[in-house]
Amino acid sequence: MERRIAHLDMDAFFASVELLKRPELKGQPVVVGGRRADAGRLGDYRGRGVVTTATYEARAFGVGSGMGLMKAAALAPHATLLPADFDAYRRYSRGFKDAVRAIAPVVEDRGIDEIYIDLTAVVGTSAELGRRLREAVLAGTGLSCSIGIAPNKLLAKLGSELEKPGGLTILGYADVPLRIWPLPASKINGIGPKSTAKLAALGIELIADLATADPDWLVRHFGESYGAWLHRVANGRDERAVVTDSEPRSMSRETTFERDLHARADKAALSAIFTDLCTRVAGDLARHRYLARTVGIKVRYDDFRTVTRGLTVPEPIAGAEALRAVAGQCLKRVPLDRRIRLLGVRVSGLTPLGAISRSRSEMPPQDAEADLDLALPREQATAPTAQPELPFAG
DNA sequence: TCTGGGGTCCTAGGACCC
DNA sequence: TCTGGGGTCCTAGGACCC
Repeated sequence: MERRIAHLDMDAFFASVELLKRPELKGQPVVVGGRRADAGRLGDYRGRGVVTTATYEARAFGVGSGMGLMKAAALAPHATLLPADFDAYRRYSRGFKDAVRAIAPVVEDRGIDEIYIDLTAVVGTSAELGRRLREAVLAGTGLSCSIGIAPNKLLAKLGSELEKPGGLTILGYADVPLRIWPLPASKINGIGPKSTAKLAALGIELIADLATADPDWLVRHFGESYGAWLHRVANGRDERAVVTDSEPRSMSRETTFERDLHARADKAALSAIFTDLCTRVAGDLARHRYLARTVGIKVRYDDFRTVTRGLTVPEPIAGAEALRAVAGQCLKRVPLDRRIRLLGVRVSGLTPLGAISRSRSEMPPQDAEADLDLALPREQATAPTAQPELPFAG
């Protein structure tokens, strides 16, 4: 039986939430991004932040997501800059997802502002269901969204973008040549900047060019897996299921400094930031009740080159000091001779805490954390407890 | 006007094991 | 001596997405 999948995408989500709090800004160019202290006229902004979201009025000036705020300020100096308020966005995110689940329970989370919904088993025409979903989201949150409904996720996602904002687009396989093929290849989820450039160099701009290209030729240029995939998706084919629950693979915290720091000259500041990142990751692990076996760090230099180092320990850990000990080992393996603009700490190889506790006769979670620290190799477990050795020794 | 922060998945080489 | 053939785990980097 043919499936019926919806993709629902909130319109300018962060900015729209801000407008609910500040209705007097409605109809004006508003940009969300930067830190709290940066709020005000976009033209007055100084710093390294990027645009998180822009209202459609701001987009009219060429401002878009991911753009540096300094560049956005040059394009739309009179726009209003608001800092991101993630607590509010998470509340509204839960709100619109709850509203959808009341109508159709099979929902796949794709981040804070979009979802896939499997409507195959839900009664009603696609047009009716689309309108009901849109109205439920509006009633539940006061926010507008765009919806695409199609036989698979690929076409649903492409559809939801076709009539933004506030759109409802229903696509079947028969619509692919007329409505999908004229789009740029980069509209397909999974064809990013690198692949777009490579395709363009080969004379392929549109999805139609991809769909009619020789599959073997695509495989020669892009490899067995990606080449075959390009041909499949260009023809609207996609069998991925709507996945309602999945375990996290990694957790990370990173920060870009207001100015580039040097391992020697700014040793104390870097060390404090490093400890803070480890503490925050440990907090995330504790909050979500996970342990990690692999700890990694990320360093971005002033020239934007980025290196990562990772280390896997025999037994899972979760405490801030244990994380810092392993992350410190990683840090010793990266060159620290030039200025750094970003530092990050990451954990992966995650195990739910419950799985461990159960196998260890009723151990309460607080004790589990302390106990598992001892599972580290001895030098790592004992060294940092008193006065942590600073890895920024230069 | 240089480029945030949080993720996922893939690739490829080397170690190591049978 | 002229080169097995898997399989898994670990590490580093990169593409991509929201």
